[in-house]
Amino acid sequence: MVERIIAAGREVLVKDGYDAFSTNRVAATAGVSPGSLYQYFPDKASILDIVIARYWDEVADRVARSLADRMGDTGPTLVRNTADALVDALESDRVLLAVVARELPLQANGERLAALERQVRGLTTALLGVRPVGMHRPSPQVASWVVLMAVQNLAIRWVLDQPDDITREQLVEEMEALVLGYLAHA
Amino acid sequence: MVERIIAAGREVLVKDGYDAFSTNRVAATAGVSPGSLYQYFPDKASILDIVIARYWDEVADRVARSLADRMGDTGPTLVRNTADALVDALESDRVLLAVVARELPLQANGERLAALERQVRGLTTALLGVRPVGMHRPSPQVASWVVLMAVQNLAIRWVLDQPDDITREQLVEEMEALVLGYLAHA
Amino acid sequence: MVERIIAAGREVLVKDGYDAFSTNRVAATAGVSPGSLYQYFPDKASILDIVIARYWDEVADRVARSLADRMGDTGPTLVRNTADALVDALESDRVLLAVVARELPLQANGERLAALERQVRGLTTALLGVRPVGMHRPSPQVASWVVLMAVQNLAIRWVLDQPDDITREQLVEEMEALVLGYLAHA
Amino acid sequence: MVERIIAAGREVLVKDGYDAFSTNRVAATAGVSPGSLYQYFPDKASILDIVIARYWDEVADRVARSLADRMGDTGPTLVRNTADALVDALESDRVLLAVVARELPLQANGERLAALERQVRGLTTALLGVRPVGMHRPSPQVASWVVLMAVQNLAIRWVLDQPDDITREQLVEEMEALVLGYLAHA
DNA sequence: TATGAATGAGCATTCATTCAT
DNA sequence: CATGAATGAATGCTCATTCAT
Repeated sequence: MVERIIAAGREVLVKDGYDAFSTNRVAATAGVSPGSLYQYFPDKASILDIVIARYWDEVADRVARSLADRMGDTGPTLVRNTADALVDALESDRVLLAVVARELPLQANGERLAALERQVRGLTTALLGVRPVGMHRPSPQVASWVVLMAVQNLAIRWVLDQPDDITREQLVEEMEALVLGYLAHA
Repeated sequence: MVERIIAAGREVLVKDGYDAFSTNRVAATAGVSPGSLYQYFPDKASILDIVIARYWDEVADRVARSLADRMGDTGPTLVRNTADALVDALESDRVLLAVVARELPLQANGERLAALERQVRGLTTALLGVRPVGMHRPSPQVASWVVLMAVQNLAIRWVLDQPDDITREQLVEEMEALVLGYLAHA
Repeated sequence: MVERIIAAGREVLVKDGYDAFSTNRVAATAGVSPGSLYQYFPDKASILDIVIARYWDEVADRVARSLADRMGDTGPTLVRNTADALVDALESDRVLLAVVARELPLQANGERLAALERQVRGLTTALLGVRPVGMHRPSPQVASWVVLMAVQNLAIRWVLDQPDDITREQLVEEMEALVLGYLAHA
Repeated sequence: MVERIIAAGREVLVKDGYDAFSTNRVAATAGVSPGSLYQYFPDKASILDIVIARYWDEVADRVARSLADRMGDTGPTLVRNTADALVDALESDRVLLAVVARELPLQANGERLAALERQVRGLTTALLGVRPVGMHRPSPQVASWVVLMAVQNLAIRWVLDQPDDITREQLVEEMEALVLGYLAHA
């Protein structure tokens, strides 16, 4: 039932956008009465929260799975593969990403996106902590945040805006250059 | 009167957040009757539009003014100063930025933010078009977009989140490294 | 509940007139919240529509019932009895008739009154189609319309205006003369 | 100025219908400020009153002029010519008639239409008072009212509804039969 | 548990009217 | 006189939430 509601919420978001995300609509789509929603969720926001959390979890999973296939990469290859995996993951549900990133207030992405960011940052910090060859940034803590913020926006905005003058290959190429150039900068 | 309404709109946004941004509240804050709003604005959205447009224009102005004071800078200095100016500008009304960036859907920032981005990108493309020393990125078009997206998110997120482990100096330092390292990357 | 709302709508119309027929007033009179109106009616106009439709249906019913009691009448007697029944029916809720006929635009009576007219005209056309004794009008189609329009206005206006110089008996007498004289006219 | 406002009111009614008949719209159409309306009229209703009064006066004038051309007619010819003149008059501004009769509450036609009716009735009563040949109705008072109500509705509804199965010639023919048959009825 | 009818505070918007200039 | 900016009460309608069944 919880699953049905979440699936319905996602469906409404994808098919009709955030403005149509009303409790009545979600309930109807789930084939459930509006009252039943409140047996499983305290309020409308919490349904949205879960839908979004699931979405970001999926994105994280896809990235993780993509990378798992190529474990052992290091340096330039790792960077490029990660960038590639991220773009892949975001492109896999472009419609939902558009709703999540454009129609929803950032705050609705809430704690779960923050958690995801923290997790990625932790990982990156660890990776950079071993001071890979060519790294000149003094603080892994700081560098991981910088890399995360930069790559995140590049990937999201590219998928959202689909700029004419930047191909997917170029994007990944530039992301690699951005990260490697930055880390190598004295 | 138009000014009074816009100022009231901004005030409501800052003091009470986007959810409280109702026509009645804006009118009351402006010390004006609800009907008067509609002599100057076709609807509620258009009031919000102007408030947001004004905000981004202000940000653009501040950056421009900061840079005007240091005209003639080139290379590393220009990058650092621009980053500095941007962070300054965003910090000058942190509360409004928080509302605009966190409570409002990205799409509400609409055309005006897009215009600002286009303008900045145009400028950057031109700057990079002269191929400054140490630049190895092949396409100024692409490079300007990458730099814009990266720096934008870094600046906004830093101001929004105020991360404990990154000082303002570090932020600017890293922004410089990010841009210069990227452009210099082979 | 639908009934409660319709009854309340009628009550508001009768007690306070059409200008007071607001959704909030109807809801309050029904002892119901404004939102409940919209579970049963798509909008305010549709509530009014039903109230009016009910009214004309009631009028039609009363006329039909009155006539049923005297079935088998023909010629002069039928005419007089029908006229009598119509006036009776209209007088039975003079206040509502006044609102419906005076405060509402004719168009608000809409399709339902038109339907009622069509029905009565069809019946009359059939009756005249058998060419009762003394009928000289060539076309039953046309004659039925003429009779309908004439009698309708006579009845409604007499009930509305209650003219001093015309008693109820006279009215019916004259309606009979009008119809019979007309049909008999060479 | 008064004339300008009245003309504008009529224009709004004809071009945009009663729903668009707002003080702002009338003022704009008159090329006048909304405030100026209130120098010449106590409120919106009084502007409408005058527009409607003018309309019915015009109708009365047209009928009167038509009849003046054929003065001296008596009996059947007078009846037919009057009916003809009335239909003519109503057809001359069918659009305004439609607004006045369909979109406006009957009560908005107010005192002026009542006055017109009284006048016509007075005239008819006088005419019938001389007991023309073939008249068997006992009371001219009553007969004039009956004739007026019947003919009025026939003419208005025919112009409004333009029924397919009744030509203009038929209409006038039937009006004549209705009046003469009625008056002659024992 | 599940229902869904009922809620009611709240919203954006309109427009006849006023009054200081 | 004429203006037109300002008014503000009132409107139709929505939707997250509740609760008796």
